[in-house]
Amino acid sequence: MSGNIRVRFAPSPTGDLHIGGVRTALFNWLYAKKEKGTFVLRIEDTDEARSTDQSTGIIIDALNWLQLNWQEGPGNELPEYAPYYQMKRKEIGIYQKYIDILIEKGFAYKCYCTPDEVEKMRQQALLAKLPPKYNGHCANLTEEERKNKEAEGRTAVIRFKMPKEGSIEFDDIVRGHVSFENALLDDFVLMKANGVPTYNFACVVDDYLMKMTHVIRGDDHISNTPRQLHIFKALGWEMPKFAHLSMILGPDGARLSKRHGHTSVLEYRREGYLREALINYLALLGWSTSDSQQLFEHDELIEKFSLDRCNSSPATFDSAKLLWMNGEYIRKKSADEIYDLFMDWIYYTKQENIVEKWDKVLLKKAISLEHEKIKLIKDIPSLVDFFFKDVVFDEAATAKVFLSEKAKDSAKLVLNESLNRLPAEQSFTADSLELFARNIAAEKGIKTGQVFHPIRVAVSGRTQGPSLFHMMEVMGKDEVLKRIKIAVDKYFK
RNA sequence: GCCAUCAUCGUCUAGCGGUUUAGGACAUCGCCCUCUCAAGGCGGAGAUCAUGGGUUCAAAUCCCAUUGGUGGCACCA
Repeated sequence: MSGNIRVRFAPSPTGDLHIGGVRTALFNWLYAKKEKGTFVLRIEDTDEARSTDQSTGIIIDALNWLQLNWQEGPGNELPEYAPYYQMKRKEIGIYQKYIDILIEKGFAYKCYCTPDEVEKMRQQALLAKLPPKYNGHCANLTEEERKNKEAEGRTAVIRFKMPKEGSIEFDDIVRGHVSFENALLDDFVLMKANGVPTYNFACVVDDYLMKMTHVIRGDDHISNTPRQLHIFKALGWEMPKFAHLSMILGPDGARLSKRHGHTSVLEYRREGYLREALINYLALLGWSTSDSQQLFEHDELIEKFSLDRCNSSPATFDSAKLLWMNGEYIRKKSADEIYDLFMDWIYYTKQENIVEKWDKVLLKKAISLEHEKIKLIKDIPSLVDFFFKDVVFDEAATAKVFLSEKAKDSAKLVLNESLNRLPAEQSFTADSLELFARNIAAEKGIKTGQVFHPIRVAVSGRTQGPSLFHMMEVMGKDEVLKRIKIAVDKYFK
């Protein structure tokens, strides 16, 4: 059963998909899911200079990766509403039609002022401590004046004729009642001289034609809303409900941007974040449940989400919390799933060379041993590589565990004992290895730690790593013996 | 400059007039567990609820002002 709710994510393809954009897409998606409505993807590519097909591709890939699937949009165009690219819509005259209506009804007019002239008006207004706006110079041109302008070779933009008095108001789902004075608004441009609609116009026309019931977007659009409302009104169209989401800020309190580090979803993917973690984290940026629940199952998030629990105050992006959450999601997965995720990541980041020579069965086991320590998928190679490479002895580790006065005698003893008495191949299991090590400790009257640590450093080159005996079991007796021998030769000859 | 908007621990937040000595989560610190690192468990510290005025028997919660932050003010979206 499909509900009546229709929402959309309408990015402009002028770069990577920003983390703030993902949050907007997510909230739209969640709302659509929750209300069993329709989530639409519309590409707002009316900025001809900056829009690229490549960017559209990136956005689509990113949404796909996040599984923020759209019921309508590129790849799934419903004839009733298609096309879903604004430039394609422009080609078939959709916007021109409503421009004509607006002009005819006196809600819009041709303006022949050049950008330079308009800029001067703005400067003057600013000087007078007024909002910098167009002064309506061409609003009441006579037919003859218009002809003259055109004879001069001037091209026209279409401007909306803003009422001089009164105010326009609306009820925002997250912000409540919002009101703007018309006098402060200017006769903004609906259609550029090249015939391409501006954002404010195209957005309204499409939201209407695509029967959007709710417009959920970033709070940076709130001051565009009164302009859009005026267009709805002039055309006699029913208005959608608005929900303006608070901004996402960087650590310095300014709106999150490139200078704060990673802002593109793709970068998070490359870093090895899980889509579930990113989504869970973003959901909590500006939304919460009454009990401040942190972790949500997929369906649970949809079920509990609601627009009226969205927070109107801006939220600072906290990468430490995201990292924690990613660890949580990694631990929730099975080791096999992590292995698959890792291989996907290797492929995605084109780093096949890293694992080329690694035995995949061993890799799976190694990942399993390090599972709970993984915070990012990209951490995996450095966590497990010692299983596959010749031991690289960490200097601090050998200094402390092999060479220090306190440790060197017992270390030498333990390693030599190991060389001679390690359990046989067929019983080379974690349990018997632990028994073996504890026996040595008891026998020689040394602490278990003095047995465990040298073996660990000999076998892995480091002081930290997975559970020692499981690690040895996974390596196998031959490999363990080989490694201990190398350590003995190097440090105890 | 104008307009809008926001304001609870460092961060995300709960709170909707009395149940609040303001709760949870991340981060941080300590202890426990332990073969290391993690993970986990327990506990600590951390918020005069931006400030100042009201309203009320009672305010973090309602109102006003101030301050500060952010956003917008394009033939960008």
